[in-house]
Amino acid sequence: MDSAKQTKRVTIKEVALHAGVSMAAVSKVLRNAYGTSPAMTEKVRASMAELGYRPSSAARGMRGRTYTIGVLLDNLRNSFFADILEGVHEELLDTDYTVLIGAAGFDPTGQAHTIDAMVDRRMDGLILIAPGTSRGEVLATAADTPTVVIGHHDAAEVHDSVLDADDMGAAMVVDYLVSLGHRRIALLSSPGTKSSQWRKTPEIVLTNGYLEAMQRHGLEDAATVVRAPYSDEGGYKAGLDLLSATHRPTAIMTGADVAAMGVFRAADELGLRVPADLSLVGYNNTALAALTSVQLTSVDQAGRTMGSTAARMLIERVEGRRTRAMQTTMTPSLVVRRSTAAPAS
Amino acid sequence: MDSAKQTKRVTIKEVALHAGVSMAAVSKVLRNAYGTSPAMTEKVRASMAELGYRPSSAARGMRGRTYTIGVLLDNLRNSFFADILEGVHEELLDTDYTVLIGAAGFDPTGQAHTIDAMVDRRMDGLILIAPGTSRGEVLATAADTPTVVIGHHDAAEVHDSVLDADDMGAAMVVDYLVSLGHRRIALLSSPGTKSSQWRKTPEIVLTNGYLEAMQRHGLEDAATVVRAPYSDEGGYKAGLDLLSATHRPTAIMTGADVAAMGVFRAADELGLRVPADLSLVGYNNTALAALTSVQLTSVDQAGRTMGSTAARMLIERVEGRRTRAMQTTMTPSLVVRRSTAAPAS
DNA sequence: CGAAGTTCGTATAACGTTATATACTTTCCT
DNA sequence: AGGAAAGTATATAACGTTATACGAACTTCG
Repeated sequence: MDSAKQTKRVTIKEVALHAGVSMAAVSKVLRNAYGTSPAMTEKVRASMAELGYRPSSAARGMRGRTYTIGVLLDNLRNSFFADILEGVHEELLDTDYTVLIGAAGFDPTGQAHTIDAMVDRRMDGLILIAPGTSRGEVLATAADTPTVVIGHHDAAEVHDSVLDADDMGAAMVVDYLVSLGHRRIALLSSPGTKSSQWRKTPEIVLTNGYLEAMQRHGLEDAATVVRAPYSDEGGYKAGLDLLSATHRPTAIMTGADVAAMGVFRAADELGLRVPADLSLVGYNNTALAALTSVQLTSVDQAGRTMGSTAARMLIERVEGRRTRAMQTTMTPSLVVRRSTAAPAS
Repeated sequence: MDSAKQTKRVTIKEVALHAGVSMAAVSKVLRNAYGTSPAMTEKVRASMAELGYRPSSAARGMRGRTYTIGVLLDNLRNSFFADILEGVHEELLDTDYTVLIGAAGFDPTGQAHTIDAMVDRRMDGLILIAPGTSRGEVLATAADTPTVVIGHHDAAEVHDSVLDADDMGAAMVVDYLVSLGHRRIALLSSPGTKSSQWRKTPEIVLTNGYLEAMQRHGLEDAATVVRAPYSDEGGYKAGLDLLSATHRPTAIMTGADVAAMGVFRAADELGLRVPADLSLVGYNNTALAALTSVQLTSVDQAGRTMGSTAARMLIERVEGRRTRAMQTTMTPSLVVRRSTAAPAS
C-alpha cells in the first residue's frame, strides 16, 4: 500500500468503453484517419476530454509515429542555436509535434551517441545542426529517419539541407574591410573534425570565400587563416598569437561572435583598442554582438528563418508529402557596428 | 521496391537466435537483471555487438523504463541554464541515461504542454528549472514521475529540490553596495507568474532578502523594487524608468545578468557611465558577465554543481534507492568586477 | 541420502497503440 | 430493382520489450 503511487493512466480501451465504440475507432479519431463519421468523432473527442486521455508515445512508437522531432546541437552557449530553435518551435507550434533537444557536446562520439539515442526513441524526424559526426553515419541515419542538416554544404540525396552562403558572407566582410582601407585581414576559423568526410563544412566554405575575396583584391599575400575552436578561450589564444606577431593584422574576422569576444580579450590584454588599433568582425550576429558594451560588427544569418525552414522541410518529409531531397540556401547580410573602422595609417 | 528504405532494425529475438539463448535471457543481460551466468552474459554481449543491436526505447517504455531524463527550461538564451545542463550531463555521462531538453518558452501553458509531452514519452525522471507552471500541476506530475525542481524554494514531500540561497545572495549584494557608500539601491526582479501557487519563487525570495537587508541597514525608505522580465528588453525598459526618475538610484541590482545588460543599454542611452554614475550588479555570473567589455559584478550560483546535484538526486529516486523527498541549498558568492564603484558624491 | 535451498535459464502474458482485413450499411447509377 | 461503389465501424494481429512464474540442474546440509 504505497500511498497510491503511480496513478493509472487512461488508455484507448477505456475511452472506447466510455464512448461506446471500438478501440479501432478511437485510434482512427486520434490519427485523423479515414473512416470516421463526424458524429462518432465528436463522441470520442468528448470522452477523451472527459477522461483526460493522453496517448502513450511509447506505444505509438511501436507501430506508427511518436510525434517527436529531435534537434541535435553541440552546446547551448552559442545563442545562434537559440535563434534556430526559435524558428523550429514557431513552425511547429500548432502541430502535434514536440521538439526535444539533445545537447551532445563537441565530441563526435558523443554526438553519434545522441543521434543513436534519438533514433532508438523512434523520433519522426531529426534536425542536425552542423553535426561533427562523420558524413557516413549521418547518411546511414538519414536513410531510415527523415533528416535535415543545417550548416554543411554537402548535398545529399538522402537528407535535406538548410545552409547559409558562407562564402558570400566572408566576401562581404572582406569587401567591407578593404573598402575601409585594411589590407592585412586575418580569418579565425574553426578547426573542424578530422576525417569527418564532410567536404564543405561551414568553416571550409567560409575559408574559401575569404581566400577568393582576398585574391580578388590582390591581397593573397596578406591572407592569414588560423584555426581555433569557436569559444571564448579559442578566440583568446588565437588572438594572442595573431596580435603578437611582427606584422600583426589590422583586422580580424571570426567565424563566430563568441570567438570574436575572445579575440577582444586578447587585444585588450595587449593594450590594443578596438576599433582604433584593430577592427573586429564576428559571424552570426547573435544577441551578444548587439550588446551596448560590445557593439560588434557581424554577419547576420537569419537563424530564426533557417530554423523554421528546416522544420517545414522536415515535416513535409515526415508526412510523406515529398520524397526528393532539397537544399535551401540563405543569403547573409552584414551588420556594421562600432568594432570596425579605418586602420591607423 | 522503394530503394531499400527502412533498414530493418535488429531485435532482441534475433540476438537470442544468434546467441543460442532465449529472448528472456537477452533481456536480462540488457537490464543487468538477476539470474545470468558470466558465460551467457558474455555470449549475449558478443552477439549484440556483432549484430549491432540497439534496444528500442519505445518498446522498453511500454513496460519498464526508457532511460531518458527530461529537462524543462524556458529558453536557451540564459546561459545559466547551460551551466546547469553541463552539470547534469557530467553526472549522467557514464550511465545509460540520455538527457533530452524541452525549451518550453515563458508561457505557463506551453510549459505544461512540454511537461505532459515528457510524461507521455514515459521519461524516467524530470528536472524542471524554475517552472512557471502552477504548483498543483507540478505536484501531480511528480506524484507519478520522479522530479527535481530547481529554483523554487517551496518544499514538497513529493519532489526533490535544488536551490540557491537567493535571500543570502541579495543580502551580499546590498551589504557590498552599502559598504561602497550607496544608499539608493534599486532591485530589478522578475514579475513571476500570477496565481502559479508557488509561494517562494526565486524572485520572491530574492526580493525578501533584499528588503530585509535594506531594513537592516536602515534603508527601508530608499528601497525600490521594479519588476520586469529577465531579458535584455525587460532590463532596458525598467532601466529607463528607474534612471529617468527624479531621485534616481546610484546602484541597481538585477535578478539576472541578461537583464543587467538591458539596464546597461538604458544607462548608456541616458548618458550615464558605469560604474562612475551607476553601479550595476547582475545575478548568476554567466559567461556574459565575465566578458572583457562587460565586466559585470555578479552573484555566482554554481550552476554546474546545481545541475550535477539535481541529476544525482533524480537518479537515486528513479532507481528507487531513496523515497523521501530532499532539498539541497547552495550558497551563492559575490564576484566583484568593474561595474561597481563608490557613488559620485 | 533425501529435503531444502541456490543458481541459471526458459516460456509467456502483458504493455497501449496502429494498420490491415473484413463486415455491414448506405448511396448512386443504370 | 439490382449491383457496384462509397462510407462507417469492428476485430485482431502485430510492434519489441519486461517481468512473472516456473522448471531443471546443482549445492548444501542434517
